Amino acid sequence: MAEEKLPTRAEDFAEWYNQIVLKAEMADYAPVRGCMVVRPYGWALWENITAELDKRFKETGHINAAFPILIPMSFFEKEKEHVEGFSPELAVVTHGGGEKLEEPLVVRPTSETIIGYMYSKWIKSWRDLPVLINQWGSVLRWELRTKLFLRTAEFYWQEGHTAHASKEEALEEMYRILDIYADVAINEAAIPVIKGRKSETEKFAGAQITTSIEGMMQDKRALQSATSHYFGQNFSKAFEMQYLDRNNTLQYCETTSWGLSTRMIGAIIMVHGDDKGLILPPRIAPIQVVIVPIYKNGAEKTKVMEVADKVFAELKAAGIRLKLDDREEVTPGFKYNDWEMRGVPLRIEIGPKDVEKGSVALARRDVPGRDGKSFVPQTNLAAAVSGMLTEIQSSLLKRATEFRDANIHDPKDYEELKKVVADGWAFSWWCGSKECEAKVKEDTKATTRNMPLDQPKGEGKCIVCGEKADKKIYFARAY
RNA sequence: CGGGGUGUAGCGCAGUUGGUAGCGCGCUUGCUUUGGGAGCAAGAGGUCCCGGGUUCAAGUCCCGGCACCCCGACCA
Repeated sequence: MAEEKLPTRAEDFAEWYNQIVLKAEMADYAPVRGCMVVRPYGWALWENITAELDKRFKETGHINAAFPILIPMSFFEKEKEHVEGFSPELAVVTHGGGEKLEEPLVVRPTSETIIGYMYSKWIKSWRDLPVLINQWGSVLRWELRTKLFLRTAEFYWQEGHTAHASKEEALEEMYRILDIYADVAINEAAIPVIKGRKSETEKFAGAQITTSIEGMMQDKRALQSATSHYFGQNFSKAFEMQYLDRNNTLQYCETTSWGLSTRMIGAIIMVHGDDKGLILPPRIAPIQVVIVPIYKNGAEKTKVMEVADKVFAELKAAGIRLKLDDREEVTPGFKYNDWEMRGVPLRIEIGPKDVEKGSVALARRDVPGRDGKSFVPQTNLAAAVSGMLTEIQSSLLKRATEFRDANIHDPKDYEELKKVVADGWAFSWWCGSKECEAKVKEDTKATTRNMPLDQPKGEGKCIVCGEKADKKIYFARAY
């Protein structure tokens, strides 16, 4: 049950976030530091996200499989950058069945290595390609500083791993998946993300190209919400993923990998939530509508519940995910606050006056107070409710998009860049050098987020060093 | 790993000069309530982080350990 008030976002954004996660019963802290329990309500949201992704993966020819959680330590040493990137955060199993193991086993932090090993056994001919496999599961990274959903030691995700005959095909795959991520983020989660390419310093350990979708949270920090990588032949050479082409010549595969995690839930909370709690986008909300009956005595209760049951049946038949909150032990006012904390997009209130007038009261979660309330007839309610859910979905996306656009700046010089990234993003020309990137990070704590795929035409001067630059990139403080 | 802080009921906390443990919320039961977080009454609930020491007596004082939180360095 939700408790009393949250701190406001303005007072303490980090604490606001923590309390929403706990009070909305999305997740809880596990006894092991850095690990979380995803509670049923949080998991229901995750299931709705995964359903949308899985559908799109399958539509584009992918298939699911499962690879083991334990990986021989030696696999990690086969790809130099990969081991350098991941070794500080590996959890290692050294004992099994009471005996010390010959070779330590790594709890997977990501599965490129074990999947590479398996692919090398399965791929022999150009006819075996492409291999388009996705896995749903969890991984473990020994994080020093954790936060529910945003960075936990263990987290849930999907990781797709594909092998192709040509570079073109692999790159196409990387972008196809990035499009799917952006589609789900924008059209399902109502988060206006930016698709782009990561800098050399920010890319995945072992990748040749990393692309990401980046979203702006309400504290104006950036959140990398999913990544899609092109590996070239880095992993195929390390794991000998080779095939004979049409000319009977041995070739290395071109591979990709891509992932979206439970971090997306953190993004949804931080993009849409308000000072009363969560606001969930209707398309993925576990509960889209809650019905709160109101009555004073037995006689009123009978009449009100009759209407409430009828409304429930009608909306259910229309395919709306809903709940009738018939708890006797709490007042309607408590229920309003409770469901607002949980982010249910639309509330229907039914009381004696509604029974009399043949109406119900609708309260939009995204428009607090009186402005969000309207009274509609009980007839054709399913159509009215569906229409309003659609409207809430688009209004959330619109609001988030306007907020993002209002907080992306185009500073005219380095001094101004330093100012804007303190409370927003900068979108600036960048020469591509690590030194300029590092300088910004040192001066401002802002890192490069990505170079959007839709680049403005022409060229400019690097915001840091003034040298010629042909790409614009986002600078922002990030999670 | 460095700097700071905190460990007392499910949660948040109080506990004076050392004297045998308390408040709020939550929970249970009953009655009255219910259009924006209801009221009254009666209950249940404790390894005071762990170990040692001082003392007639330790939540309180001393020593050692552990855990967690915040700030830094590192990160999806």
